[in-house]
This record gives sequence, C-alpha cells and structure tokens, in this order.
Amino acid sequence: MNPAFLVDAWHFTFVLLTKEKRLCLMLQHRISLFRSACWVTADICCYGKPSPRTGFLFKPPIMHGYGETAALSQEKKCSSGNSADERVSSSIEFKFHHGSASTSEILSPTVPAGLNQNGSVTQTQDKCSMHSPAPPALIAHEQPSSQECGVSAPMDKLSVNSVGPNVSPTLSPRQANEEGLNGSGSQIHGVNNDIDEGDSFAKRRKMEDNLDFTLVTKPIREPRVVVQTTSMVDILDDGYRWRKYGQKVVRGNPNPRSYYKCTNMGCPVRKHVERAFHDPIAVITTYEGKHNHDVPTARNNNSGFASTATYSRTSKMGTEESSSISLDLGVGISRVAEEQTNEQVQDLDAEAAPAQIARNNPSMMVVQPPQISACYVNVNGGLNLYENRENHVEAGHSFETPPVHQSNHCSPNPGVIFFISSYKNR
DNA sequence: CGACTTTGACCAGCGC
DNA sequence: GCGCTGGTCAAAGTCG
Repeated sequence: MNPAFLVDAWHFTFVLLTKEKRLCLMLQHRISLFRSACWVTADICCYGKPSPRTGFLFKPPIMHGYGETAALSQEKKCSSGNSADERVSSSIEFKFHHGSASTSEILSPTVPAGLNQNGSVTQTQDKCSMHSPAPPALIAHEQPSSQECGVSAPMDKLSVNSVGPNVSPTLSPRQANEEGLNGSGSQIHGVNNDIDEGDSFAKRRKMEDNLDFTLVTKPIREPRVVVQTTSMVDILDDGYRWRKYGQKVVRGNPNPRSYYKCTNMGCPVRKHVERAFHDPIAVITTYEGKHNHDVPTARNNNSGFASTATYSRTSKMGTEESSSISLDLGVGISRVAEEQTNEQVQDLDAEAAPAQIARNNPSMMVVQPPQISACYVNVNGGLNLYENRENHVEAGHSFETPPVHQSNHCSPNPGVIFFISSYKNR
C-alpha cells in the first residue's frame, strides 16, 4: 500500500485562521483511514465530513451564514460586526468517532454513541478582546508513544488552549492500517508538501513497521506536529530556541528544508521547516519529539508572545527577511507554558495578534489578516488551498506561482493560518 | 567569544 | 550492488 497512508493514518489537522477579528478553527480528519466523524464546535466553526471517495474532505468554513453547514450540530456561527472589545464565549469541541461509523453516523449531527469513550473534550474560551492581545496558539499534545500506550492506546491528545480535547479513537494502528488498505488510495496521489512530508515520514515508518507489533514497548517514533502558516517569514517563533543543523532540498519541493534542534541541553525535539511547493508563502514546520523543559523564560515573558530572539539573518537562499512569527505552540508544553498559553488564547484576537507580533518584532513584516471571506482547505489530496472566496481566481493563481523565496510576495489571503497536525502511527 | 548558520560529507533505508 | 533520498554531522564561517 502507499506508505503515505500509513503516514497519515493518525493525522489530524487543525487550521486556525483569522477572519474579521475572529478565529476560524477547522478540523480535518485528513485521511480516510478512519472514516471517522469529526466535529469542531467553535465560535467560528468549519469542518468537513467524510466523502465517499476520500473519507474526509474539507468543506468551506461556516462563515456568516454561508458555506457548508452540514453535519454539525452545536456550531456557533460567528456573528458579524463584532466590536473590538466584544468577548465571545465560545466552546470548542472536538468529537471523533472512529472505526465503524456508518455514513449516517458520520453525517449525523448527534454525537455518536460511545463518543465519549473515544474521547471528546469541550473547551471554553473567551476571545476577541482587543485589549489583551495574545498570539494565536494551538497546543498539540502529542499522543503518547507506543511505549506509553501500547498499540491500541488512545491516540492523539489534541488540544486547543492547552486544555485540549482528548482525541482518543479506539481504532488500533493495525485497524487503521487495515482500513487504510480498504480506503481510497487515490487521494494521496498528487505530489505536494504533505505528501513529501509523508514520504520522509513514510520512510521512517517503513523502518518502524518492522517493529510494530513485535516490540510494542519500544518507541516507534517521536510524535510529530505539523504547523503550517502562511507567512513571508520562515521561522515560527514557538518560544523555544532552535539551532539549525542542516538544510536539504527534498524531493518534490525545490524549496529547501531546514532542520533545527532545540538548543536546550538534552532536549530531543527537532523540527524542520520548509516552504510549500504550491504556495511560496506557506511555511510548513514539523516538530518532532517532546520538549523536556519549559519554554525558555526569556521567551516566556513577553506579554503573550514569545520574544523574537529567533535568529534572523540573511541567508543564501534569499530569505533576507527571514524572521520569526511569534506563535506559542507547545509541543509537550509545560504546565507553565500551558497556563500562559491558555491565557493567551483566551485573549486571542485575530486582529490584534499580528500587531502584537509587529510590536515584538520590529524588524519583521507582519501581514495583517484581511477580511477573509472564506477559506477553503483541502489537505486530503495533499493540497492546501487557501482560497479567498472573493478572489478565487487570484488565489488559485497563487498556487501556481513558482516556489521561490519571495520576501515581498503577498498572499492573496495573507491571514495567518495555523495548520497543526498530529501524527499517530501506532 | 558565544550563538548560530552554512554546506558539503556522511549515513542508512529503500527500490531497482 | 548501486543510486536515490531524507536525515544528520561537523568544520568553517558569520554576526553582534
């Protein structure tokens, strides 16, 4: 079977984008392996539903009354005309139903039976406060390794606002693989960054597969969290300090991939950063491992945003404006970091955040999120499409733009998009 | 001088 | 066995 399926078997995607001072949270069950039902209930909610072919496709986000509205029961549509200081109590729910959900179950607006057993978490947050800007932040708690949970242990603990949902489908990895075998293989065809990511991932995966069920107690791989942003800068300032240790041009993407290690002594976390092939302004950051330390203090006390000590220097690759975006994304984030991030997110304001970034990053360009009418993301087929409904053609055109390191390239939809994925392989 | 990047070399897995 | 590929190493270079 296509290794990419294995790669993405436990791959969930969260997309957070800004729109009219609001958050748009999208959840996607990326691959059809589970054919699961996924809900996201948020102040602005977008979601997908399984499609017969791919199992799950992103639908246009629910925004101000337009877009797909199917299969979501508890959504709270974003109201327009919110004032800057309006505080909207919103709940975010992640509900997964894995395994044998029938189509009706999948599309049902009700919570499938046994969902709680599979894991669901409701998180309430306040946001949209201009007065206490904070960075957009999503924390993806990596799923425990196989060493911790065994092959049939609950999967990802994906969280938003640090008190995230426990997403713990009951599908075992083997089941997942088997479903993957039965699932559609066509969706993985296109060559793109996701797939490339999967390629490398799959490479390891293949290696690890040999140990899958014979060495259950041996950690198979480090959990991965993929963050994608649309940004003109390459480096996400996630609060940690990183040292670049390599750069490689990977297959299928002319944009080099940079490899970073956490500089904290003994911290095993690594990440690599690359620009998406199809979208020059899309920065894909993949975290691997779990920090065994807190966010560096110096980076932790900057009014919500991590400081921007992230190294920024002219590179030969032409990333002259390489800088950092402050994004508190904790991977195995500490309690302290959690608490802080939680506060940050509670005060998250999609409009104020970039301004805050700018304040903390005087040397960097901050793209203010425009009035994004809608965002369409389809990662199933490997495409990450950020389309502005009002400018569909332009958006589409941008994807065909040759991938270059363009400091001055402006996205047709330059809102910050966070694309957090959590892999689970076992 | 420390922190960090750059970059060619190296390694290991995989497919042919 | 060989080439391809992704990932890593480490010496050299850069910068404040």
